[in-house]
Amino acid sequence: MFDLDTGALAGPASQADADAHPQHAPTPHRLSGTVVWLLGRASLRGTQLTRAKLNEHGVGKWHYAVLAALTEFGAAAQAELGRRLGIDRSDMVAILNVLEGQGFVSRAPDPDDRRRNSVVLTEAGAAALTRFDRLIAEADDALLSGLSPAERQQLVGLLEHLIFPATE
Amino acid sequence: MFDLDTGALAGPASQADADAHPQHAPTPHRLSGTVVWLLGRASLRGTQLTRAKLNEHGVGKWHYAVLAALTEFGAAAQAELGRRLGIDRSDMVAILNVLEGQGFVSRAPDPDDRRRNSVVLTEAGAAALTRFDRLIAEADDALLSGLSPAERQQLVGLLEHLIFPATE
DNA sequence: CATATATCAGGTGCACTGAAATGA
DNA sequence: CTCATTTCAGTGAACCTGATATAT
Repeated sequence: MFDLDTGALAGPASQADADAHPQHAPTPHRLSGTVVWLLGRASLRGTQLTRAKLNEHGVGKWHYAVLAALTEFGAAAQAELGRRLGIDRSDMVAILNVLEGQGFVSRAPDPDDRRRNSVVLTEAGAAALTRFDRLIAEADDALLSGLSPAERQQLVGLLEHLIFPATE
Repeated sequence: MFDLDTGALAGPASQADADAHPQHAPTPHRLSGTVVWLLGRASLRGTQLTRAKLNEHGVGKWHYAVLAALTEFGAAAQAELGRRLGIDRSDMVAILNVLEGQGFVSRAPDPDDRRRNSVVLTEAGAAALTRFDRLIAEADDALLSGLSPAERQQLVGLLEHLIFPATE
């Protein structure tokens, strides 16, 4: 039947000789062989690195994403921002509250459609984005430290292909 | 919703037909150019696919991971399982409560070290794992549907290299 | 004494849902 | 009335920390 290993590591109660950490047990092949698990591990590492950097500046990854979208595509309504970045309408409210509180964006009702809030990047927001860009690049670099430049490029291409299937 | 997908596949219909800037910009380059963001998107898609399948059977990804570890490496204490899988000791309790409630594992104090719970896979657990294996494979396949077999292999290799820097 | 294990009690970020109020 | 936008209230899985009781 299923073996009751009584310890799996060593035999009878001899753990006191912790002199050499036997490198952590390997990962089950059922996990390490699937892309979903590998992506989850890699993504977790990435978010940890990114969060560690951004948290010191009082923002998270979504705040960075919003600033980036506003810089690259100009002012937009909240719903439009959410659609573009994949942020839920409900979370967008809280994200913009923080950004507005820090003076990085301003919300003003759109005169053409007063349901909408036109979210505009401020000068302070643009300056902050410039600072954050470096942090993100550092996190990305730390995450990819084990890969050669060619491998990094390969990885980016594969992930883009995976996320945007139809785009050439 | 379409939070996870391209974000602009069908669009909200006639809303944006009168836009002054026809150039549609799916994702800010600051995001799509970084690996951390790409990994986050891909991982989210993967977890959604996986969760959708596993939820119908009343389990999550961690429950699957525990069953996989028990099958491949035999019975183990909770702390050992957590170390191997990257699950926090605190979450492991809740995960095993579910698995034990479903009869997939059993917890019994280790006679050699009575601090430990020896977690053992039951026959029902082994049978469940066999079912879950197919679901995970399906989710993985759906996630990778846009990649060729060669590209999939490439991606797996790169991710393994990224997660386990010192490949032994 | 110190260490390890299992458990409980939280906190946080994030994905997500439902419903309300407002306006097109 | 129908639909879109913003906001609020709340759920749930994951990640994480601290503290406690028990055993080594």
